[in-house]
Amino acid sequence: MGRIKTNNNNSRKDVILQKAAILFKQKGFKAASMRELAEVVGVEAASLYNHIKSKNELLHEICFSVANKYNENIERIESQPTSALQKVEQLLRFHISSMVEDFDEVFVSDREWKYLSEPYLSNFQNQRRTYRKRFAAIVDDGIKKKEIKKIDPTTAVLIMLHAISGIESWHRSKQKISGTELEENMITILVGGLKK
Amino acid sequence: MGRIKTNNNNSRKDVILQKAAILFKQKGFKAASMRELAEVVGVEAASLYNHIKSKNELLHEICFSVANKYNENIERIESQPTSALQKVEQLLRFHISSMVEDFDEVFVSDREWKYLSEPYLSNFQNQRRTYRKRFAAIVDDGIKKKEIKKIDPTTAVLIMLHAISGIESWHRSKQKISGTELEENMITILVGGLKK
DNA sequence: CTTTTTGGCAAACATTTGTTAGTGTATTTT
DNA sequence: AAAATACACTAACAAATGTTTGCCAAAAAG
Repeated sequence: MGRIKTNNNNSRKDVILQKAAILFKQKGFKAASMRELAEVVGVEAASLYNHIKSKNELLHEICFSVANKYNENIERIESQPTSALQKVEQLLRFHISSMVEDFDEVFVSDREWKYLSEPYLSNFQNQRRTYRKRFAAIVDDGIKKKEIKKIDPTTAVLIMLHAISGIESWHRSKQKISGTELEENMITILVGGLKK
Repeated sequence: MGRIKTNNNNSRKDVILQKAAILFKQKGFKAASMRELAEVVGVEAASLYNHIKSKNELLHEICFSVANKYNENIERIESQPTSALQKVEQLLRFHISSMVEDFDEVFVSDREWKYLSEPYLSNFQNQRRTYRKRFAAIVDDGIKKKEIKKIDPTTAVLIMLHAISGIESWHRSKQKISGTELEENMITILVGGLKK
Protein backbone atom coordinates (compact mmCIF):
# COMPACT_ATOMS: atom_id res chain seq x y z
CA MET A 1 0.00 0.00 0.00
CA GLY A 2 1.00 3.60 -0.48
CA ARG A 3 1.62 6.29 2.08
CA ILE A 4 -1.01 7.99 4.16
CA LYS A 5 -2.29 10.95 2.17
CA THR A 6 -2.12 14.25 4.00
CA ASN A 7 -4.37 17.16 3.03
CA ASN A 8 -3.33 20.76 3.59
CA ASN A 9 -1.43 21.26 6.82
CA ASN A 10 -2.56 18.03 8.43
CA SER A 11 0.13 15.67 9.59
CA ARG A 12 -0.30 11.95 9.03
CA LYS A 13 -1.13 11.70 12.71
CA ASP A 14 -3.98 14.16 12.22
CA VAL A 15 -5.38 11.96 9.49
CA ILE A 16 -5.25 8.96 11.80
CA LEU A 17 -6.92 10.91 14.61
CA GLN A 18 -9.72 11.99 12.33
CA LYS A 19 -10.40 8.47 11.09
CA ALA A 20 -10.09 7.14 14.63
CA ALA A 21 -12.81 9.51 15.84
CA ILE A 22 -15.16 8.26 13.15
CA LEU A 23 -14.39 4.63 13.92
CA PHE A 24 -14.60 5.00 17.70
CA LYS A 25 -17.95 6.73 17.27
CA GLN A 26 -19.31 3.95 15.07
CA LYS A 27 -18.10 0.90 16.93
CA GLY A 28 -17.12 2.20 20.37
CA PHE A 29 -13.53 2.47 21.59
CA LYS A 30 -13.20 -1.06 22.90
CA ALA A 31 -14.87 -2.69 19.93
CA ALA A 32 -12.83 -0.78 17.36
CA SER A 33 -9.60 -2.56 16.52
CA MET A 34 -6.33 -1.15 15.30
CA ARG A 35 -6.54 -3.40 12.26
CA GLU A 36 -9.88 -1.87 11.33
CA LEU A 37 -8.49 1.61 11.83
CA ALA A 38 -5.50 0.71 9.66
CA GLU A 39 -7.79 -0.45 6.87
CA VAL A 40 -9.75 2.79 6.95
CA VAL A 41 -6.50 4.76 6.87
CA GLY A 42 -5.28 2.59 4.00
CA VAL A 43 -2.26 1.02 5.64
CA GLU A 44 -1.20 -2.02 7.68
CA ALA A 45 -1.81 -1.96 11.42
CA ALA A 46 1.87 -1.92 12.31
CA SER A 47 2.42 1.20 10.25
CA LEU A 48 0.14 3.23 12.48
CA TYR A 49 2.78 2.96 15.19
CA ASN A 50 5.17 5.09 13.17
CA HIS A 51 2.85 7.98 14.01
CA ILE A 52 1.21 7.21 17.31
CA LYS A 53 2.29 5.67 20.59
CA SER A 54 -0.79 3.60 21.38
CA LYS A 55 -4.50 3.16 20.86
CA ASN A 56 -5.06 4.95 24.14
CA GLU A 57 -3.14 7.97 22.93
CA LEU A 58 -5.69 8.37 20.15
CA LEU A 59 -8.51 8.44 22.66
CA HIS A 60 -6.97 10.94 24.96
CA GLU A 61 -5.94 13.27 22.16
CA ILE A 62 -9.54 13.28 20.98
CA CYS A 63 -11.00 13.80 24.44
CA PHE A 64 -8.69 16.60 25.47
CA SER A 65 -8.97 18.39 22.17
CA VAL A 66 -12.71 18.67 22.79
CA ALA A 67 -12.35 19.51 26.47
CA ASN A 68 -9.97 22.34 25.65
CA LYS A 69 -12.39 23.89 23.21
CA TYR A 70 -15.18 23.87 25.77
CA ASN A 71 -12.96 25.31 28.46
CA GLU A 72 -11.81 28.16 26.27
CA ASN A 73 -15.39 28.90 25.35
CA ILE A 74 -16.78 29.07 28.87
CA GLU A 75 -13.83 31.24 29.88
CA ARG A 76 -14.76 33.71 27.15
CA ILE A 77 -18.45 33.69 28.01
CA GLU A 78 -17.99 34.14 31.75
CA SER A 79 -16.10 37.36 31.20
CA GLN A 80 -18.87 38.98 29.21
CA PRO A 81 -21.19 41.63 30.66
CA THR A 82 -24.41 39.88 29.60
CA SER A 83 -27.26 38.49 31.67
CA ALA A 84 -27.08 34.99 33.12
CA LEU A 85 -29.81 33.73 30.84
CA GLN A 86 -27.97 35.05 27.81
CA LYS A 87 -24.82 33.30 28.97
CA VAL A 88 -26.70 30.05 29.28
CA GLU A 89 -28.05 30.53 25.79
CA GLN A 90 -24.57 31.19 24.44
CA LEU A 91 -23.20 28.10 26.13
CA LEU A 92 -26.01 26.02 24.70
CA ARG A 93 -25.48 27.37 21.22
CA PHE A 94 -21.81 26.54 21.40
CA HIS A 95 -22.56 22.99 22.50
CA ILE A 96 -25.18 22.49 19.84
CA SER A 97 -23.08 23.77 16.97
CA SER A 98 -20.06 21.78 18.14
CA MET A 99 -22.21 18.69 18.20
CA VAL A 100 -23.51 19.43 14.72
CA GLU A 101 -20.18 20.35 13.14
CA ASP A 102 -17.51 18.32 14.94
CA PHE A 103 -19.81 15.43 15.64
CA ASP A 104 -17.30 12.61 15.62
CA GLU A 105 -14.82 13.87 18.15
CA VAL A 106 -17.44 15.47 20.38
CA PHE A 107 -19.41 12.25 20.47
CA VAL A 108 -16.35 10.18 21.29
CA SER A 109 -15.26 12.56 24.00
CA ASP A 110 -18.73 12.40 25.48
CA ARG A 111 -19.34 8.68 25.38
CA GLU A 112 -15.99 6.93 25.41
CA TRP A 113 -13.98 8.94 27.92
CA LYS A 114 -14.33 6.21 30.52
CA TYR A 115 -11.81 4.12 28.59
CA LEU A 116 -9.10 6.73 29.13
CA SER A 117 -6.13 5.38 31.06
CA GLU A 118 -4.62 7.06 34.07
CA PRO A 119 -3.59 9.76 34.65
CA TYR A 120 -5.70 11.09 31.79
CA LEU A 121 -8.88 9.60 33.20
CA SER A 122 -8.68 11.46 36.50
CA ASN A 123 -7.62 14.63 34.77
CA PHE A 124 -10.55 14.47 32.38
CA GLN A 125 -13.04 13.75 35.14
CA ASN A 126 -11.77 16.74 37.07
CA GLN A 127 -12.11 19.04 34.10
CA ARG A 128 -15.59 17.74 33.48
CA ARG A 129 -16.63 18.32 37.08
CA THR A 130 -15.17 21.79 37.08
CA TYR A 131 -16.86 22.69 33.83
CA ARG A 132 -20.25 21.65 35.16
CA LYS A 133 -19.74 23.61 38.33
CA ARG A 134 -18.95 26.74 36.35
CA PHE A 135 -22.02 26.16 34.22
CA ALA A 136 -24.16 25.59 37.31
CA ALA A 137 -22.77 28.76 38.89
CA ILE A 138 -24.09 30.77 35.96
CA VAL A 139 -27.52 29.16 36.35
CA ASP A 140 -27.43 29.84 40.07
CA ASP A 141 -26.58 33.46 39.40
CA GLY A 142 -29.58 33.66 37.09
CA ILE A 143 -31.83 32.28 39.81
CA LYS A 144 -30.58 34.83 42.32
CA LYS A 145 -31.22 37.61 39.82
CA LYS A 146 -34.70 36.15 39.23
CA GLU A 147 -34.08 35.64 35.54
CA ILE A 148 -34.37 31.90 36.00
CA LYS A 149 -36.94 29.69 37.77
CA LYS A 150 -36.14 28.41 41.22
CA ILE A 151 -34.72 25.00 40.39
CA ASP A 152 -31.71 22.89 41.30
CA PRO A 153 -28.90 24.33 39.14
CA THR A 154 -27.03 21.03 38.99
CA THR A 155 -30.09 19.26 37.64
CA ALA A 156 -30.63 22.00 35.10
CA VAL A 157 -27.09 21.63 33.80
CA LEU A 158 -27.41 17.87 33.71
CA ILE A 159 -30.56 18.13 31.63
CA MET A 160 -29.11 20.62 29.20
CA LEU A 161 -25.84 18.82 28.58
CA HIS A 162 -27.48 15.47 28.06
CA ALA A 163 -30.25 16.88 25.93
CA ILE A 164 -27.52 18.14 23.64
CA SER A 165 -25.79 14.81 23.47
CA GLY A 166 -29.07 13.58 22.00
CA ILE A 167 -28.18 15.34 18.77
CA GLU A 168 -26.63 12.00 18.02
CA SER A 169 -30.13 10.78 17.16
CA TRP A 170 -30.62 13.76 14.89
CA HIS A 171 -27.47 12.79 12.98
CA ARG A 172 -28.77 9.28 12.48
CA SER A 173 -32.25 10.40 11.48
CA LYS A 174 -33.19 10.21 7.81
CA GLN A 175 -35.62 13.07 7.31
CA LYS A 176 -33.96 15.63 9.51
CA ILE A 177 -34.61 19.31 9.97
CA SER A 178 -31.70 21.67 9.31
CA GLY A 179 -28.96 22.33 11.83
CA THR A 180 -30.12 25.86 12.50
CA GLU A 181 -33.73 24.76 12.91
CA LEU A 182 -32.58 22.14 15.35
CA GLU A 183 -30.64 24.76 17.28
CA GLU A 184 -33.62 27.11 17.50
CA ASN A 185 -35.95 24.34 18.63
CA MET A 186 -33.57 23.23 21.32
CA ILE A 187 -33.02 26.77 22.56
CA THR A 188 -36.78 27.35 22.67
CA ILE A 189 -37.43 24.30 24.78
CA LEU A 190 -34.43 24.46 27.06
CA VAL A 191 -34.22 28.20 27.64
CA GLY A 192 -38.02 28.32 27.77
CA GLY A 193 -37.90 25.70 30.49
CA LEU A 194 -35.60 27.83 32.60
CA LYS A 195 -37.06 31.29 32.11
CA LYS A 196 -39.19 32.63 34.89
CA MET B 1 -16.50 -22.59 44.88
CA GLY B 2 -20.08 -23.14 45.93
CA ARG B 3 -23.27 -22.80 43.98
CA ILE B 4 -24.83 -19.58 42.86
CA LYS B 5 -27.08 -18.34 45.64
CA THR B 6 -30.64 -17.65 44.62
CA ASN B 7 -32.84 -15.28 46.59
CA ASN B 8 -36.60 -15.67 46.66
CA ASN B 9 -38.06 -16.75 43.36
CA ASN B 10 -35.05 -15.75 41.27
CA SER B 11 -33.48 -18.43 39.14
CA ARG B 12 -29.71 -18.65 38.91
CA LYS B 13 -30.01 -17.11 35.47
CA ASP B 14 -31.77 -14.12 37.01
CA VAL B 15 -28.88 -13.66 39.40
CA ILE B 16 -26.43 -13.72 36.50
CA LEU B 17 -28.53 -11.23 34.55
CA GLN B 18 -28.64 -8.88 37.47
CA LYS B 19 -24.89 -8.98 38.02
CA ALA B 20 -24.32 -8.69 34.28
CA ALA B 21 -26.34 -5.47 34.13
CA ILE B 22 -24.21 -3.97 36.86
CA LEU B 23 -20.98 -5.05 35.20
CA PHE B 24 -22.00 -3.96 31.69
CA LYS B 25 -22.99 -0.59 33.08
CA GLN B 26 -19.66 -0.13 34.85
CA LYS B 27 -17.28 -1.32 32.17
CA GLY B 28 -19.34 -1.34 29.00
CA PHE B 29 -20.49 -4.49 27.22
CA LYS B 30 -17.37 -5.03 25.12
CA ALA B 31 -14.94 -4.29 27.93
CA ALA B 32 -16.69 -6.55 30.43
CA SER B 33 -15.42 -10.11 30.26
CA MET B 34 -17.17 -13.32 31.15
CA ARG B 35 -14.38 -14.10 33.60
CA GLU B 36 -15.07 -10.85 35.43
CA LEU B 37 -18.76 -11.62 35.47
CA ALA B 38 -18.03 -15.09 36.81
CA GLU B 39 -15.97 -13.64 39.62
CA VAL B 40 -18.77 -11.29 40.63
CA VAL B 41 -21.24 -14.16 40.55
CA GLY B 42 -18.82 -16.27 42.59
CA VAL B 43 -18.16 -19.05 40.13
CA GLU B 44 -15.82 -20.07 37.31
CA ALA B 45 -16.46 -18.63 33.84
CA ALA B 46 -17.34 -21.98 32.32
CA SER B 47 -20.06 -22.53 34.90
CA LEU B 48 -22.03 -19.58 33.62
CA TYR B 49 -22.76 -21.57 30.49
CA ASN B 50 -24.88 -24.02 32.44
CA HIS B 51 -27.42 -21.21 32.70
CA ILE B 52 -26.99 -19.01 29.66
CA LYS B 53 -26.30 -19.57 25.98
CA SER B 54 -23.88 -16.71 25.34
CA LYS B 55 -22.68 -13.29 26.43
CA ASN B 56 -24.90 -11.78 23.76
CA GLU B 57 -27.93 -13.48 25.22
CA LEU B 58 -27.35 -11.57 28.45
CA LEU B 59 -27.37 -8.29 26.58
CA HIS B 60 -30.50 -8.93 24.63
CA GLU B 61 -32.40 -10.21 27.63
CA ILE B 62 -31.55 -6.99 29.43
CA CYS B 63 -32.42 -4.74 26.50
CA PHE B 64 -35.75 -6.36 25.69
CA SER B 65 -36.81 -6.55 29.30
CA VAL B 66 -36.51 -2.77 29.45
CA ALA B 67 -38.06 -2.20 26.05
CA ASN B 68 -41.09 -4.28 27.01
CA LYS B 69 -41.70 -2.25 30.14
CA TYR B 70 -41.64 1.00 28.18
CA ASN B 71 -43.94 -0.35 25.51
CA GLU B 72 -46.49 -1.55 28.02
CA ASN B 73 -46.39 1.81 29.73
CA ILE B 74 -46.95 3.95 26.64
CA GLU B 75 -49.76 1.61 25.62
CA ARG B 76 -51.47 2.27 28.93
CA ILE B 77 -50.95 6.01 28.78
CA GLU B 78 -52.15 6.45 25.21
CA SER B 79 -55.52 4.96 26.10
CA GLN B 80 -56.21 7.41 28.88
CA PRO B 81 -58.60 10.36 28.50
CA THR B 82 -56.13 12.98 29.73
CA SER B 83 -54.65 16.01 27.96
CA ALA B 84 -51.57 15.65 25.77
CA LEU B 85 -49.46 17.63 28.19
CA GLN B 86 -50.48 15.36 31.03
CA LYS B 87 -49.60 12.33 28.95
CA VAL B 88 -46.16 13.77 28.29
CA GLU B 89 -45.74 14.38 31.99
CA GLN B 90 -46.75 10.80 32.80
CA LEU B 91 -44.34 9.42 30.25
CA LEU B 92 -41.54 11.53 31.66
CA ARG B 93 -42.30 10.46 35.21
CA PHE B 94 -42.19 6.84 34.18
CA HIS B 95 -38.83 7.30 32.46
CA ILE B 96 -37.39 9.18 35.39
CA SER B 97 -38.48 6.71 38.05
CA SER B 98 -37.31 3.76 35.93
CA MET B 99 -33.94 5.43 35.60
CA VAL B 100 -33.78 6.02 39.33
CA GLU B 101 -34.98 2.59 40.43
CA ASP B 102 -33.84 0.12 37.77
CA PHE B 103 -30.77 2.10 36.90
CA ASP B 104 -28.48 -0.73 35.83
CA GLU B 105 -30.62 -2.41 33.24
CA VAL B 106 -32.11 0.83 31.93
CA PHE B 107 -28.66 2.29 31.49
CA VAL B 108 -27.36 -0.77 29.70
CA SER B 109 -30.37 -0.90 27.43
CA ASP B 110 -29.86 2.77 26.61
CA ARG B 111 -26.13 2.81 26.01
CA GLU B 112 -25.06 -0.65 24.98
CA TRP B 113 -27.81 -1.78 22.64
CA LYS B 114 -25.59 -1.25 19.63
CA TYR B 115 -23.70 -4.40 20.56
CA LEU B 116 -26.81 -6.53 20.11
CA SER B 117 -26.41 -9.17 17.42
CA GLU B 118 -28.86 -9.74 14.63
CA PRO B 119 -31.76 -10.25 14.46
CA TYR B 120 -32.13 -8.64 17.88
CA LEU B 121 -30.38 -5.47 16.79
CA SER B 122 -32.82 -4.68 13.99
CA ASN B 123 -35.75 -5.63 16.15
CA PHE B 124 -34.62 -3.34 18.94
CA GLN B 125 -33.99 -0.44 16.61
CA ASN B 126 -37.47 -0.84 15.16
CA GLN B 127 -39.08 -0.83 18.58
CA ARG B 128 -37.09 2.23 19.52
CA ARG B 129 -38.11 4.08 16.39
CA THR B 130 -41.74 3.16 16.89
CA TYR B 131 -41.69 4.22 20.51
CA ARG B 132 -40.33 7.63 19.64
CA LYS B 133 -42.90 8.10 16.93
CA ARG B 134 -45.69 7.33 19.37
CA PHE B 135 -44.20 9.76 21.84
CA ALA B 136 -43.82 12.43 19.15
CA ALA B 137 -47.43 11.88 18.08
CA ILE B 138 -48.57 12.79 21.56
CA VAL B 139 -46.48 15.96 21.48
CA ASP B 140 -47.84 16.78 18.04
CA ASP B 141 -51.36 16.33 19.31
CA GLY B 142 -50.58 18.75 22.11
CA ILE B 143 -49.34 21.31 19.63
CA LYS B 144 -52.50 21.03 17.55
CA LYS B 145 -54.61 21.50 20.68
CA LYS B 146 -52.46 24.51 21.57
CA GLU B 147 -51.40 23.02 24.87
CA ILE B 148 -47.81 22.90 23.66
CA LYS B 149 -45.54 25.44 21.98
CA LYS B 150 -45.09 25.24 18.23
CA ILE B 151 -41.90 23.21 18.02
CA ASP B 152 -40.58 20.22 16.13
CA PRO B 153 -42.07 17.23 18.00
CA THR B 154 -39.18 14.93 17.07
CA THR B 155 -36.68 17.34 18.53
CA ALA B 156 -38.75 17.70 21.67
CA VAL B 157 -38.80 13.93 22.19
CA LEU B 158 -35.08 13.70 21.51
CA ILE B 159 -34.39 16.33 24.14
CA MET B 160 -36.60 14.74 26.75
CA LEU B 161 -35.35 11.20 26.34
CA HIS B 162 -31.72 12.21 26.41
CA ALA B 163 -32.19 14.61 29.28
CA ILE B 164 -33.46 11.66 31.24
CA SER B 165 -30.51 9.48 30.36
CA GLY B 166 -28.48 12.17 32.10
CA ILE B 167 -29.73 10.84 35.41
CA GLU B 168 -26.64 8.70 35.10
CA SER B 169 -24.67 11.74 36.31
CA TRP B 170 -27.03 12.12 39.22
CA HIS B 171 -26.31 8.54 40.27
CA ARG B 172 -22.59 9.18 40.22
CA SER B 173 -22.87 12.49 42.06
CA LYS B 174 -21.85 12.60 45.71
CA GLN B 175 -24.07 15.23 47.25
CA LYS B 176 -27.24 14.46 45.42
CA ILE B 177 -30.76 15.69 45.90
CA SER B 178 -33.44 13.05 46.52
CA GLY B 179 -35.04 11.05 43.74
CA THR B 180 -38.37 12.82 44.10
CA GLU B 181 -36.73 16.24 44.12
CA LEU B 182 -34.86 15.29 40.98
CA GLU B 183 -38.10 14.20 39.37
CA GLU B 184 -39.87 17.45 40.23
CA ASN B 185 -36.99 19.56 38.96
CA MET B 186 -36.86 17.69 35.69
CA ILE B 187 -40.60 17.94 35.18
CA THR B 188 -40.51 21.66 35.91
CA ILE B 189 -37.83 22.33 33.34
CA LEU B 190 -38.95 19.96 30.62
CA VAL B 191 -42.71 20.40 30.85
CA GLY B 192 -42.17 24.10 31.45
CA GLY B 193 -40.17 24.24 28.24
CA LEU B 194 -43.03 22.75 26.26
CA LYS B 195 -46.01 24.54 27.75
CA LYS B 196 -47.42 27.39 25.78
C1' DC C 1 24.34 12.20 -6.31
C1' DT C 2 24.76 10.60 -1.61
C1' DT C 3 23.24 10.28 2.89
C1' DT C 4 19.76 10.32 6.28
C1' DT C 5 15.30 10.09 7.75
C1' DT C 6 10.66 8.74 7.25
C1' DG C 7 7.27 5.50 6.81
C1' DG C 8 5.76 1.49 4.81
C1' DC C 9 5.56 -3.94 5.25
C1' DA C 10 5.45 -9.06 6.93
C1' DA C 11 5.94 -11.85 10.78
C1' DA C 12 5.66 -12.71 15.23
C1' DC C 13 4.74 -11.91 20.32
C1' DA C 14 2.07 -12.46 24.54
C1' DT C 15 -2.57 -11.71 26.33
C1' DT C 16 -7.18 -11.84 26.50
C1' DT C 17 -11.33 -13.17 24.59
C1' DG C 18 -15.86 -16.25 24.35
C1' DT C 19 -16.87 -20.81 24.45
C1' DT C 20 -16.76 -26.17 24.52
C1' DA C 21 -15.68 -30.86 26.27
C1' DG C 22 -15.26 -33.97 29.70
C1' DT C 23 -15.56 -35.24 34.53
C1' DG C 24 -17.09 -35.50 39.10
C1' DT C 25 -20.16 -34.20 42.89
C1' DA C 26 -24.03 -32.32 45.00
C1' DT C 27 -29.05 -32.03 44.80
C1' DT C 28 -33.51 -33.46 43.39
C1' DT C 29 -36.73 -36.88 41.88
C1' DT C 30 -38.55 -41.45 41.88
C1' DA D 1 -31.89 -45.99 48.65
C1' DA D 2 -31.33 -45.62 43.70
C1' DA D 3 -31.53 -43.02 39.55
C1' DA D 4 -31.55 -38.85 37.24
C1' DT D 5 -30.68 -34.25 36.84
C1' DA D 6 -28.35 -29.91 37.77
C1' DC D 7 -24.34 -27.61 38.13
C1' DA D 8 -19.53 -26.56 39.23
C1' DC D 9 -14.80 -27.59 38.08
C1' DT D 10 -10.26 -28.04 35.15
C1' DA D 11 -8.30 -27.86 30.80
C1' DA D 12 -8.19 -26.52 26.49
C1' DC D 13 -9.56 -24.37 21.96
C1' DA D 14 -9.40 -20.95 18.23
C1' DA D 15 -9.75 -16.34 17.24
C1' DA D 16 -8.79 -11.61 18.02
C1' DT D 17 -6.35 -8.17 20.43
C1' DG D 18 -2.49 -4.28 20.90
C1' DT D 19 2.11 -3.92 20.00
C1' DT D 20 7.29 -4.88 18.77
C1' DT D 21 11.01 -6.18 15.75
C1' DG D 22 13.64 -6.13 11.71
C1' DC D 23 13.91 -5.08 7.06
C1' DC D 24 13.42 -2.42 2.88
C1' DA D 25 12.06 1.40 -0.25
C1' DA D 26 10.75 6.05 -0.95
C1' DA D 27 11.26 10.83 0.21
C1' DA D 28 13.92 14.70 2.15
C1' DA D 29 18.15 16.88 3.30
C1' DG D 30 22.96 17.60 2.50
